[in-house]
Amino acid sequence: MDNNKLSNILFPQIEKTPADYEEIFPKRNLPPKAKVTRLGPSPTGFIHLGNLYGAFVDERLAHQSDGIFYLRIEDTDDKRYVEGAVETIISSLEFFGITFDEGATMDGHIGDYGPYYQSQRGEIYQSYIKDLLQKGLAYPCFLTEDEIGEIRAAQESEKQNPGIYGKWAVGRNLSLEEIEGNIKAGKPYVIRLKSSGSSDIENHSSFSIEDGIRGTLTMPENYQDVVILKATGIPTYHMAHVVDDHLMRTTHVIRGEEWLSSLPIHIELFDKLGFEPPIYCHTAQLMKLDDGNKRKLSKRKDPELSLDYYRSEGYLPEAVREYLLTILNSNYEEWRMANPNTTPDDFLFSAEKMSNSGALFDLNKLNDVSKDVLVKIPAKDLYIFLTGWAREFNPEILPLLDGNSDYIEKILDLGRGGKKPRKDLICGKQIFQFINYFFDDHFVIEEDYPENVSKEDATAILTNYLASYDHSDDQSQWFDKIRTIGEDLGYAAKPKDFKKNPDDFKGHVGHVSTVIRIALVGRSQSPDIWEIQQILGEDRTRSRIKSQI
RNA sequence: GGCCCUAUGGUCAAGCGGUCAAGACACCGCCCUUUCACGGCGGUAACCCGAGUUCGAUUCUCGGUAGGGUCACCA
Repeated sequence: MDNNKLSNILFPQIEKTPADYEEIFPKRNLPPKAKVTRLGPSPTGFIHLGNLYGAFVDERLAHQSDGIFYLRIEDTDDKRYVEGAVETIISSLEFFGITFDEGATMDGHIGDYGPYYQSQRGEIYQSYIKDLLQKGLAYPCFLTEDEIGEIRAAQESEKQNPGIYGKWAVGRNLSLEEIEGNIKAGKPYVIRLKSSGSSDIENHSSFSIEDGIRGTLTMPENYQDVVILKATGIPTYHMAHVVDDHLMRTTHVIRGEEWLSSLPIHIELFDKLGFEPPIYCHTAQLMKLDDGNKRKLSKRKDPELSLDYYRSEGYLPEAVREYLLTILNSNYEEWRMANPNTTPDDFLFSAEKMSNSGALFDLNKLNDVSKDVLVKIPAKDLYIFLTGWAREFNPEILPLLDGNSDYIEKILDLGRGGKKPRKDLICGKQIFQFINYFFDDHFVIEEDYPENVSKEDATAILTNYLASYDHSDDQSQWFDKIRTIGEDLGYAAKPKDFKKNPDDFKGHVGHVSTVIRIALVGRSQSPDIWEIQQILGEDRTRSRIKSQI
């Protein structure tokens, strides 16, 4: 077989050689330890928590080492490209503080290693494939879908592994004349890698590779003649990945563990092409508990997988980032406790510290982390965030916020002043529910009075409270009155007294306050009542008590 | 089914041959307190199973088991 002739028949138009591309895309001029990472989403328009999770790793690894983080759009699929998908990807990630140094942008791309859309790199791939053909490391294959189906059926009945390899790889034996004939006849074909791995399943060899997260991995070598160029002339992911990450000089490839099983293919491709493989970091899949079983987060069933979920719930991007960091690196929380006031960027992130078993997504933990994050954010900034969030996701409450900054900021700051600030606030949706009693239209009584307070007592408490109410009382004068009201009705003035002699009292001052609290805010838990009344104003305070009587 | 990855409390997760097996979230209790919180202190709760190596295994090896992934002209 004259490989040269074959390659020219198949790719007459390709003139540039791999050597040319080596010159066009020289090694990057970066500090010795700089890492070059990339995010390679396919433009389906759906970007999820897993993407963000991976993107964080990419971003941290690159920027921590003065390296480069770039965006490459992997659109080799003939599936429909969703309009606006690239914009969605970029803006979603930007919202969470992830920015690219290079690659695809809203309106094209920037950087010297492009183009960054795989669909625009056809000639480059074909040049490498032509080279492989010349070296006898690849071949055209004219097998039809049906023929492949037959092969598979035969393999199944023989209990052989499926695929095109060994004696099944009939395309390997075609003569130049047969190939030319097929092409003249207009038969579609793909290009397959001529794998040198042993197809003898009993004793084919393995190789070891160091994974950046998992350590030493032992895998069987590839023996499949995988497709590297589809009939459409577009390369498969495998080929595109290897050529691009080499040419774009990627040093670290961060991807999900679902890629682990195609690693042998990639390693063989790197080898055949004469490239140095990058360091692979295979991340664990994000999981969810479902009916007692762990399972992969799914697009359909789990709204929390979508990045939009966090945006529409009104989580602050900082909070999500903080949460992701805690599940990404086990030592982050510890570091955070020691460094509460610095930026998370100061944390030294390491791939080795990543867990290699699937982390379960924990909304509880997110909320807890979020509380800690929000407590540090000034009311002014929270207000700005909240209005922005409402404008986009909850326009019906926007009128309550807009132009009302003084009022809202006072509310948000309730109990946050002292040394031990309250941690009430989690996300936009929750914040609004938490403070909605400040708006008459949203104020409802949600809870009943404590069990040990009779209906008559409740009415008496509120009646006396209203009668003695003086809006200008300071906090201690105000509370003394509540104590007196309670004592008159048989409630202990101090919870301790009640605990010591529970039989001597109907309850304690806490129960009395709860009645007032429910009348004022509709529930048993809220910030300090006195402060709430000061914000609510005298008229509303009185009328709410009155209407409860 | 073949191959690969994984396996410590309800969840996340330290550990890397000898520990009373960290810590965080959740839960429970107590304390603080002028109510609700915050905070502080404490508690319940774990090494998947079986062999082997070893004086000694959560840790190493091998088998099971379970969960996950993957077996495309999708990425």
